[in-house]
Amino acid sequence: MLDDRAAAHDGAERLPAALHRRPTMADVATRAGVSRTLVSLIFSNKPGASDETRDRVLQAADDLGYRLDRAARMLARGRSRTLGVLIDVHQTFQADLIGTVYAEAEAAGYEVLLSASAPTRDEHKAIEALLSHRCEGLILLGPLSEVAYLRTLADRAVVTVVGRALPHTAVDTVRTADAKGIRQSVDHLVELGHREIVHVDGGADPGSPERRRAYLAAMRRHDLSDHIRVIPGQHTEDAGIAAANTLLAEDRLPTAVLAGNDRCAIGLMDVFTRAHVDVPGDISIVGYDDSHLAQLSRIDLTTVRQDTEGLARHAVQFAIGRLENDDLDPQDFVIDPHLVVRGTTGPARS
Amino acid sequence: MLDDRAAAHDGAERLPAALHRRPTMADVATRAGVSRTLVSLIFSNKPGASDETRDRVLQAADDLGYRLDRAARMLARGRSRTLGVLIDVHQTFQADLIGTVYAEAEAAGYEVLLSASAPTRDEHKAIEALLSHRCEGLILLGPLSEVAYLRTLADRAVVTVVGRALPHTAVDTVRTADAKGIRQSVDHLVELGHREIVHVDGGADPGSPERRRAYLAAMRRHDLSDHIRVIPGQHTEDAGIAAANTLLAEDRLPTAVLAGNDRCAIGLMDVFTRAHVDVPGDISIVGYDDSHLAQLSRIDLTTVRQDTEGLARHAVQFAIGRLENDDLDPQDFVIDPHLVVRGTTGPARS
DNA sequence: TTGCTGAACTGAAGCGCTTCACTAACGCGC
DNA sequence: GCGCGTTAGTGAAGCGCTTCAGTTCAGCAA
Repeated sequence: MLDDRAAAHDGAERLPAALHRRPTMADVATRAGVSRTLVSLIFSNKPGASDETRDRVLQAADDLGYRLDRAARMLARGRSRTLGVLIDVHQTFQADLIGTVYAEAEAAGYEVLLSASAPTRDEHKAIEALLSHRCEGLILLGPLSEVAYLRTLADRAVVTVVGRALPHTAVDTVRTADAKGIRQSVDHLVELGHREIVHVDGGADPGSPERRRAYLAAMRRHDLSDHIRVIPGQHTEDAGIAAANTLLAEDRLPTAVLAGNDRCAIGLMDVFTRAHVDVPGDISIVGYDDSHLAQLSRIDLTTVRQDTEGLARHAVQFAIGRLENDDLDPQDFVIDPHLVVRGTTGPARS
Repeated sequence: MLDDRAAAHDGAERLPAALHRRPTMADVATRAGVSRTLVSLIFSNKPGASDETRDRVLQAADDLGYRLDRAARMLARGRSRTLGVLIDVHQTFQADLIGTVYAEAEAAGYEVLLSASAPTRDEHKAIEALLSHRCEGLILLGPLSEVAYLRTLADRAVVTVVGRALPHTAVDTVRTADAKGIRQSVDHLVELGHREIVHVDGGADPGSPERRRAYLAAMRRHDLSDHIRVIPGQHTEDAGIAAANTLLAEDRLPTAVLAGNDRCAIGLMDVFTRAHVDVPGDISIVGYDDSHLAQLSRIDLTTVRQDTEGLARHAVQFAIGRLENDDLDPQDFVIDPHLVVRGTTGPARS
């Protein structure tokens, strides 16, 4: 009978790949000469099988190319132990988080499902897909949806939002103390003698309102209310370019610009460099995120580093924590950022 | 005697979100006064229910906040109608593809599952996860795995690889005619009078070997064998920076550089610009990918545009095609790229 | 001997869905 | 009246797994 199986395997499994009945636990059990139950135990790493049997079963599974069927497991368990992650694949900052999310979830025995929002696929749809896959926890990276909608999600899953504050909701939030990051930046610039510090903001992008408020507060704290100036922008290179062009068209440049994020800062720098405005000689620039580009030796951007690993780790831990312990209260966890001084800031020109 | 917590609870779905039994088809059926079977039919958009009943059932589902359980459906159907996509979230080029993948798959009635590879999570693992979720089709974006492994995958699912040629395997491949793109670039530079054209290659990154070969061939075709020079690199900004520094350290610059991709080109440009080497006055630069950054008005990079939409669309269509029609032969589909001439190329300096 | 324990293992129910085989009711041609 | 086709609907089996509630048996104390 081994022969039968082997022959069927060999002959039939060539081309029409997908439609072949894949081996099930029952097949493994038969081959190993044990019950399905025992195979199940073994694949769940539970006690109750002798080492010898365990090896035999694993060997049989391997021979057959057996793979556990998550759908069936999920159904049978009633629990999916799955975290769904909403991500905007074009935001490199979010991409930085997901490596840690995977690692952390796996360590806790949870699966991770990714769902991307994109121009052709709105956030709503991406989130519904996760729910449909029975994700018990939702980790939403920089979600743009209305608060009301996010609130309703909390009825269907444990929700953790990264990078956005959501007061008065049943969701956990994990974010950077943007206010502190901005304050550090302003302090740094002021120490270097800057007074005319312009902020190019990020419009409605995640984190932007907080950063804008922090800029206003920090300027006031330094008695620089008269020099406050916010240029409306976005978290994109284009916004930085537009802002730089606006500034260049004027009589006199400010001595420093606080960009909404690194991408915006890079747009600014590009325009200035090409216009032979020296950075930081003529103008200092500070970014936000410490993205990969900022670290490049020739860009060498002074920027605010968010603790991506910490954000991701805590997001996962909060989600799992609330799944395993129902009566935890939702938290708003704030991680301090850290100003990374590089080459784009220097003494104010006199 | 009700405290706050109990009060919150009695709104039924407040705090202990995840553990609530979610409504099933049976609940919907009961509420609508029909059989489970009929509800199932309705949710699959199959005929057999009167419009009136259909409305009533949908209303009941809505009232209960019912959501279909994909795991159960998958199990029952035996087919998942799901495509698994392997993506490296840090490659923006891949991110560009996934919007189209979602749209195209959805139009054909397929689900999409994303699995990311990351420094902490190797490709292998990412692919196994997809298989475990019973993906029938695997769309691998720029996979780095060994051919032998990819070959074995073809036994377990319909495999489509994007951006890499895999001759003699049962997998579909969809890729850009890199040779053509490079040839166009070289032709363009030669027309502008360039002869000393250096290529900074992409090492083992996807597409790189083809591009390197194409560069060699194109140079020979123009009788420029003597000027052939390949600087080993990668598809990163750092590689461009390193290459630029190498060149600057020499007596005499070439008149043009063909970068392995846009990121590399941007690294090159950054160094040159800061060294007051004028682009394109002193040196012309060509990239590859037409990434977002290339299009920025101030970067304005001459580059080769890959048809991301076409790549993604065909990848999905091949996968689905082979799923629905078992005896289709695997294809190697090659899409022509398109040189986008922008501001970083000009006449060779004399 | 009996009774008990723990380790190793099994049988069967059931997770939420789809689908096959079937029924009831109705209209229609003759 | 009959047969027949259609539409609207139902019941039950079963997808691959987990898990509850056992069963079997070796070892051991009394």
